[in-house]
Amino acid sequence: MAKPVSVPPPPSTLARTENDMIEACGRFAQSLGLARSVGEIYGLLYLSPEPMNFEDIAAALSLSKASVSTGTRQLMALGCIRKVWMREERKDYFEAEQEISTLVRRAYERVLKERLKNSGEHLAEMVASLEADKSKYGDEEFRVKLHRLKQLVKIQSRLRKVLPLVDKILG
Amino acid sequence: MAKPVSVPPPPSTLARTENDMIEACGRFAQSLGLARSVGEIYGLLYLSPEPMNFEDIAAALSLSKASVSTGTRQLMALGCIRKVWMREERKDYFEAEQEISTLVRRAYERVLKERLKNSGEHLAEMVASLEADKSKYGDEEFRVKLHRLKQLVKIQSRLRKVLPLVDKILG
DNA sequence: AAGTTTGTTCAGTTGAAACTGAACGCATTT
DNA sequence: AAATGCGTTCAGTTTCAACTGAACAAACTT
Repeated sequence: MAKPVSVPPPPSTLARTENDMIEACGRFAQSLGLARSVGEIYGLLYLSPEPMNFEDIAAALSLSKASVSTGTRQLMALGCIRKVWMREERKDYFEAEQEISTLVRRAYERVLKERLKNSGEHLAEMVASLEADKSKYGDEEFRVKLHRLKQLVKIQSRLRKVLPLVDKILG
Repeated sequence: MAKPVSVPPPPSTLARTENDMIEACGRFAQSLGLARSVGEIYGLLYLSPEPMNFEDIAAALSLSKASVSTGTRQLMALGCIRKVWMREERKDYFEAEQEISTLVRRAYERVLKERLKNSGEHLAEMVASLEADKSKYGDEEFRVKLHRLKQLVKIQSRLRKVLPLVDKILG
């Protein structure tokens, strides 16, 4: 009768604490535009007193080697984890960067500053193209659009002022 | 010979300025965890000097009525747009809330505060369950995990302090 | 009251990103 | 140099949310 089971959670030999941490980090990663599994790997490593290798990670999160490979690579590129060489061992071991405040600041910079920069550039382009196409718009229409774009520029510069402040407090 | 064309961008009778705005808002919406189309609708309305109805919106963005319906509903719930009643007209017209600074603040509150609250709750849970399962861990292991969770709690409270500050500056 | 016009809801489709298995490459060991 | 152990890469599958078409409901017109 045994129906083919579809393993709802991982085989989960993990304690509640670890599970919560992994889940929370997974969601956080998603909110940063990363894959959930990337966050999960970090969460697992963050609470692990010992460095972990591919097999351990894959087993704990029921991921494939491939996913662990790409996940760890991303995390290394972001400076969130690092490789640890264990004597007499050929496997790669990883441990989490523990200075979380650094990581959080980096994450926020990556996301917010990038976004500010992009939107700044786009705004400039929009104003430019609006003025270039001025003749295609009615007089009133042009005035309205320009005014609205200018509003956005204002907010932009206000946001710019906030950023370094946050930086300071978190640093 | 006419190959079935797959309409790359919308039929786009839109000017460059509008297109840029729509695109930028679409991406911004995604970064807030909303559907891209929701942001696009807002962007379109923000630059429109006149309120627009379903048909106009759907045509301009090449969306279905259904998407426009759900999109406008979400935007209304967020207070980003409002219905406008046009005399002698049965259709619903929409216009963008123009006080953008209010909206940006609201958006940031919705996302960040929610996230802070959740992570705060989870952290508390984690600490609790860790202490409940203390006996299952080795002595050193317990100590390490507890210490690391405490680090997170610290950062949390620092972030909490930043929020009202940002509020002030944007307000 | 039959027929429009307009907006909502819902089941199904689609598309993109994440994940996987399998093949591969590079070391190290025998 | 064959064999084994590890990590990476890639083509194919899975998954999940957004979008759509079509049926529906409500309000208005004839």
